[in-house]
Amino acid sequence: MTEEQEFLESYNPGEYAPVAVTVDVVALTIREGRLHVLLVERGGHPFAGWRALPGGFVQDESLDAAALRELAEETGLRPGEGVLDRVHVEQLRTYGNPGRDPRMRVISVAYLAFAPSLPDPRAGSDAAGAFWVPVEAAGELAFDHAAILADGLDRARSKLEYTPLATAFVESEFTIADLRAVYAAVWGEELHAGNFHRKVLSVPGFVESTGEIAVRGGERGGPKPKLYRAGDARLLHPALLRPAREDDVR
Amino acid sequence: MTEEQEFLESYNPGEYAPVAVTVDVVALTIREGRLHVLLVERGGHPFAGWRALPGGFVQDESLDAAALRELAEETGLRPGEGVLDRVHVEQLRTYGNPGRDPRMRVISVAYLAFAPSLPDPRAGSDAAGAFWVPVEAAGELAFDHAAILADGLDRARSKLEYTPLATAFVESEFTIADLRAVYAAVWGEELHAGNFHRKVLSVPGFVESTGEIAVRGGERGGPKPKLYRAGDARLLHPALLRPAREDDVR
DNA sequence: GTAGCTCATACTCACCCTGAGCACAACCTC
DNA sequence: GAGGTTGTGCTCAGGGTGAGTATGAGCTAC
Repeated sequence: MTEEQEFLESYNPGEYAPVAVTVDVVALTIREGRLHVLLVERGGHPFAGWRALPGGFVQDESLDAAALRELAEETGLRPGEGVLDRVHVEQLRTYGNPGRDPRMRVISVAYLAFAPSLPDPRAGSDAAGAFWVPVEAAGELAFDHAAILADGLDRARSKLEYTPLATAFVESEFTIADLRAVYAAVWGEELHAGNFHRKVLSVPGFVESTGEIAVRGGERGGPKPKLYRAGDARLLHPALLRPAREDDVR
Repeated sequence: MTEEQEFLESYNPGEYAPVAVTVDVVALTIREGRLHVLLVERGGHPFAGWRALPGGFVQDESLDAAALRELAEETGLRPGEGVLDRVHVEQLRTYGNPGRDPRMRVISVAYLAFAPSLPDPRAGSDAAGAFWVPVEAAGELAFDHAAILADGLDRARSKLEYTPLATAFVESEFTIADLRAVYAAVWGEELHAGNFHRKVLSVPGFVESTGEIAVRGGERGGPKPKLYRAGDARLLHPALLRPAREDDVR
């Protein structure tokens, strides 16, 4: 008897049922001012033809590495090309209700990824079936993926409040207005430009000036804005709290 | 070929390696004004004789149910006795680095539990090996359990800020001072009694008055305080922010 | 019983942050 | 060039916070 069998049977004699572990990724980006999520169309059963979050089996790698690998595969981006380095990836939550996959017990470790506007997945690649969809238009998803997406959106909305996460959605040099557009897209509400400006500059380590100025103003007018890059803070103190909503509380 | 084998091999042909899924529980309580964590002493290899977080295999049940079951087994408490109903349990994070268990690939879904002061695990039961330890005295733990505990403490500290979680650490009727003692124990710092009092009563839904008064004052004097029970808020607005610490930011 | 310390609760005051509105000049499109 | 748009800065009122003080009820020790 191998040490492994001994291990399993000593804990749970005779009852051991096989389990599969997967990662599913809620990849978010902002395109044309709207929050988008990366979805794939399922080929095989069950839920053939349904949309689903990209994901797959965990191989001999860390969970974080599995999430990054899946993201790279589905977007057609290659690690080391620079684009993926700017993607923020974090673990979201693990979903493992019996029956969430009709075939067998599947434990799915969900990840959340935030990226600056990424290109459309290349049609020729193995990422052919993936596409960006505005989050409001995600519709019904396979398995419990709609719940996972909802949890991911909640997490994203609240992490904007107390972390500099918004900088992960913009290019490496950005304007305060770019940052404000991220908050507006994720929170779904406009922010007061003057107050936002004051707040962002007053939080230590949120952004730092590059000293440069954009080559042109906004598409519909306005002065050439100053450029910033992400600062070194990992938490925002004091936080940038979103206005209280009634249904947040109870 | 079963549907299950087909499923596995279609995704990951020939590479499928067995995986075990466990839950580990960071159970916290407050005893004598200090934050304690529930630990067990391991019998078998590896890490025989080391302390570890209580945990075990996930059976045919939800992950949440597995965590509650493990907690009940290790504390010797029986579900339905009322005590366990007041325990707050939430998922913390999933740990799955290859090599974290030398025997095989083990994915551990960690849970965080908060309870009012619980009795010592009964010596005669199957919970014989479990005991409460002040968190500062946890010392080295088996596997990556020290990191899990640290993550759990971080989560607990920050959840006190924006949720009424502190009420899960006290009896169903409590005084403002009881609540303040929870914050002091978890955050490791004293709070200004007057300001805390004002703040707790001003946050809608945090606590509600029972109209009663405690039968006696504090152990060392002072008036008989009013009694409160938990309100119906699930989030604190505005939050009860802990004083900024330098090392929080970066 | 009483002295002396402890505590729950309340009040005050200065300060900071926020939301809201206004100002202005630079900038775009037409 | 006209007219609308926008980045940036300012002001002002209101609310929340940290720190201090006050008061009287309540405990333990003697």
